Amino acid sequence: MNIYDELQWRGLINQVSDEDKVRTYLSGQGATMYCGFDPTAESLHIGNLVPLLCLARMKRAGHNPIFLLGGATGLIGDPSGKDKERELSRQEDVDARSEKIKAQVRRFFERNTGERPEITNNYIWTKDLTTIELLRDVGRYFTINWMLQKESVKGRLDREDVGISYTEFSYMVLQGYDYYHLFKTKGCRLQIGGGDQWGNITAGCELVRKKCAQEENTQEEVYALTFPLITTASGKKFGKSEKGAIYLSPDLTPPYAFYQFFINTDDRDVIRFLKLFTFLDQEEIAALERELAAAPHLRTAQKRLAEEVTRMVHGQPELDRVMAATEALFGGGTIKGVDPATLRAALETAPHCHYAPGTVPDLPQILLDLKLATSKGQARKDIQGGGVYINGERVDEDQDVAESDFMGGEVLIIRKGKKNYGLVTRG
RNA sequence: GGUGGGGUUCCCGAGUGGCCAAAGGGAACAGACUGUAAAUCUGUCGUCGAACGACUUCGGAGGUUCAAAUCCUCCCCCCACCA
Repeated sequence: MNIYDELQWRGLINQVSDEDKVRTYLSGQGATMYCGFDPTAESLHIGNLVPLLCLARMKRAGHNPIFLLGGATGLIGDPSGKDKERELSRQEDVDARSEKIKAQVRRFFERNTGERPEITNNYIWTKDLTTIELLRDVGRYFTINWMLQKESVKGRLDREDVGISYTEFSYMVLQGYDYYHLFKTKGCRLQIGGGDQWGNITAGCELVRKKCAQEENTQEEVYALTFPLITTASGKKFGKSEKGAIYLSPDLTPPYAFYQFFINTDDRDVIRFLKLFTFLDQEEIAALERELAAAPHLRTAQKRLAEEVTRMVHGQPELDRVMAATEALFGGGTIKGVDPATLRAALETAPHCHYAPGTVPDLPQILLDLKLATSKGQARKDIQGGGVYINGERVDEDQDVAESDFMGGEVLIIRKGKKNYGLVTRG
């Protein structure tokens, strides 16, 4: 199956500049394509999983994917999909984030393709570009009229309360130049990206075409392909949970929380997500779909989705730990029956606090220390509402932590709501 | 630079001197029902406090007043049109 057709089946194709030509481009092997990632945070998040995974799919299909870190564009700020001007990041922050993301991308790619990824950074070729060069050699191929038509710009112009700075307005020029650069140096003819990147990507396509035609008198064509915006059935933006964005870095989102995020996928979304976020083939996904229809309460599809994605991002050993934790906490039976060491291991990534003997505070304070509540008042209300459990048993109002609640004299499990756990140790 | 319109609690957004910790919606959290799902219903949703209550908040700094998110002064920021 042509990788293009596979992408189509998975629902990964939103817009393509030229379907037939892209299919042809991808039909053999050794085609080159790239996707950019701006270092706006210390870590990529699950919204980046689609392009990340797509580049891995390309590698598996025998192509040459390139990861482009936006060391330069990250300093400018992409207006796409943003309804407000954003704060400019400091250079050293962007550099530091770029390094972290680079390491993250490498681990992900090696784990899922067995090969080293090709990673570059647009700062390399952008930093020495002079103003005059930028304006004369790049800027002149963009007309303002055309730029104003772009969704990312129009959205800002139409609004009454915000504008767009020249800085962000120029973003597409830089991104366009990246494409030109990668085309000239790597022969890259396909750029992929999120649905909001269509304008930026096509800006690059235009630039390549015009620049080659005018300066070298050659006719060159490069392509654009975007993924759909991932939506959820409930209409929420995908990738945000109660706790905020779900990051790929275990430091920002514990693997347990990561796994749980996928476990909680809505029935209506799970099959679509299996296609988008895993390497499972048509047959396997069809089987899971049948199981979902026959026995939705078993949530086989959700479990498989969570397993696959967690393994891809965090690796098998981490997945084993996380599944053990899930089994201990949700697998029926009482928590008291599980031995303290297992619990401790299971809740390794859950919030945790430790008190010296005799210094154990009252329950609301513990909830606050565990960050399971935002204030003592809120903690108290949660307790009153019957939402807090010690070792699996609901806490009554005014009840406090007793000596005997510490299993083995040292471990105590607190739960708020159905699935928020915290671990308290003593000694 | 000129003219006009704005900046309210996580977000949107009401509020033009006391009845305002501030309507309404969204998000979020908890409970019920369930399948660690969805939908629905209920409660909570500035901080502290068991509670009467106390304290802090409406771009910033001053001021008027018994009393200010609301009035005045200066400053900062955003938007539109004009130059």
